[in-house]
Order: sequence, then structure tokens, then C-alpha cells
Amino acid sequence: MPSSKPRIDEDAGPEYRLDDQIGFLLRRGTQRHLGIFARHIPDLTPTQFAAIAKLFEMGPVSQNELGRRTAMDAATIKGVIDRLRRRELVTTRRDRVDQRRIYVELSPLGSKLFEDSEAAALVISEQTLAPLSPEDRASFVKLLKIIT
Amino acid sequence: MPSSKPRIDEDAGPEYRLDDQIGFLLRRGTQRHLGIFARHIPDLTPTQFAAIAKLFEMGPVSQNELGRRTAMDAATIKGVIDRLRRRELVTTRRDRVDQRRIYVELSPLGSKLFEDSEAAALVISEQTLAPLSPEDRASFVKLLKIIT
DNA sequence: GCAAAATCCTTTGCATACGAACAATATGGT
DNA sequence: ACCATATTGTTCGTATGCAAAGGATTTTGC
Repeated sequence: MPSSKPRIDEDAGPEYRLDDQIGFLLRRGTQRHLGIFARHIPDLTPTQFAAIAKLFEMGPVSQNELGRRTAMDAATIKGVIDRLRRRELVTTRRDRVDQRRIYVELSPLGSKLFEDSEAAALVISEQTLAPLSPEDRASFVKLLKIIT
Repeated sequence: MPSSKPRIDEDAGPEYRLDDQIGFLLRRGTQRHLGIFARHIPDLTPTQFAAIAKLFEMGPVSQNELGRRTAMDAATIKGVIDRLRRRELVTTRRDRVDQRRIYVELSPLGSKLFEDSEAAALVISEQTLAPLSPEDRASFVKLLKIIT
């Protein structure tokens, strides 16, 4: 009589399965999205594109403020801006009034790059959600916004 | 007559808003989860915990295989295992048959650490989903599994 | 006005992540 | 047996990400 493993846990221990955990699933989802992004916009990372998109939306803004709007801390946004500036996609200048601030502005080249990539960026979002039905897509995005 | 900005886009251009894009939301969700994780299990990163949890589930397994099961590429899992081995949470040994393979095994210390953190890990998942109603949690996890 | 607190940016250190290139080893087809 | 191919693990380079500490500047509280 093979009753080696009881179905009910003897210690009433919690059953942790990695593949069911929200953190693991978020990481995998991000990975899949990253792959789709890289195929459609190979010359920018999602973070770099986020910074450019936000600059396009907002116009010139201080570096840390841009970081806040794109969910990057001060150390991270600095690196991103440094790399974008090196490619001449953005320009920076010190604020005359508040000498601490560095204003970041999209260059014409950066503006053009955004406009040329905008359609691709929307395709990326669509493809990422493609496995879901249209109703599920909306509800998924809604729920994801809530837990953010 | 102030009709400067038409509600309907003249160029029928797509309107990209960063805050609505799935990639940006995934990144923000991951960030929030990471913060919750660090508060509950400060001495392990989510990735390190994932490796340990999978080893606990599966028993000894080769390094690359473990990487596949935890969604890490070969370069990433190597660094994770190196750091876990340095803390003596795992042990490694070469496979006698296949000389390429390195078997990774949870040490007693690593096993104990997992068992001691398992409850906290479940709390982390709960707290991450806390803003959602119980029904929404289940549906969110289900949808997230699909787009993975 | 002035000291304390807050804000802005920088730097360092650590830990993911991934692509690409590589050496060593196994496996497959013929 | 042999050779093309695949797999395993390593290394390097680049890019997030965050914590913590620090310097410079501005704002606030009194």
C-alpha cells in the first residue's frame, strides 16, 4: 500500500512554489518584454526610451525630476542621461537660478529619434500583451497600475 | 476663438504616454516588489532566494539547468551561485560522468535559511498583491502567467 | 538673518541582466 | 572512428538598479 506521502502536509507548512510567486512572474514578464523591445528598438534600452519619451512629453526638466517621472533614482538617471548626452540625444545646462539643478533637454536628434520610434514603441506594448484577449489586456493593465 | 489644440490629432499620430505602457508598469511593479522583499528578507536578493527555493524544490541540479528553472541566463546564474557559495549556502561539485557539468546542492545552512524564510516569502507575495481584492489577485496572477 | 533641514547631484559598491565570444566536453549522423 | 554540432560553463563589456555617503546649494523655521 503506497501511502508514502500524505496529501495533507503534516506540519501544516506553507507550500512555496517559485513559479506561482508574483515576484518571479513579474521578473519573467519583464524579461519577455525586454526581448520584444530589443527586437523593435535595438538602439535604445527601455529606460533610455522612457527618459526620451518623458522629455518629449514634458519639455526641459531637471535631472532628478526626470528620474522621478520615469521611476529611476538619482544614481540611475544620472547614468542614463550621461549615455544619452554622449550620443547627443539630449543636452544639459545648469539652472541659472538654482545652481544645484541640471536641466535636461531633448536635442533635435533626440526628438527625431523619438518620433521615429513612437510607432514601434506602441507595437512593443501590443506584442507584449498579445497573448491576452482585448478585454484581458485592459483589465491586466488596470490591475498592474493598482499594484504599482 | 481659442481653438489652438484640436482634440483630434491632425496627423492621426499615435499618442504614446509612458505611464500607460506595459513595460513601464512592469518595471514599476517590480520595483515595488523589490522594496517589499528587501524589508522582509534583507539578507537575500529575490534572485538568490529564487535559486535557493528551486534547489529546495528540485534537489541537486546542474548550474545551467538551475538557471533555466529560475529564468536566469548562464552568465547571471554563475554570479548568483558564486555569491551563494561564498556564503556557504550551496556547495558545488563536478559531474563524474559529464565533465562539463557543475552540480549545485543546497547546504544544510542553505536549507535552514530557506525553511526559516519561507513564511516571509509568502508574506511578501501577499503584500505585493495587497492593493487588489482577492478575486483580482487571482485573475492578475493568471494573466501574468499568460504573458510570461 | 541664521542655523537646521531639505534638495540636487555625484560617487562608490554591490547585484542583477544580457549579448557575444570562447574553451572544453558530449553527442549525433554517417 | 570521425567530424559537425550542441551543450556547459567562463569571461568581458555594457546597462540598469539601489543603498549609502558626501559636497554644494537652497529653503524653512524661528
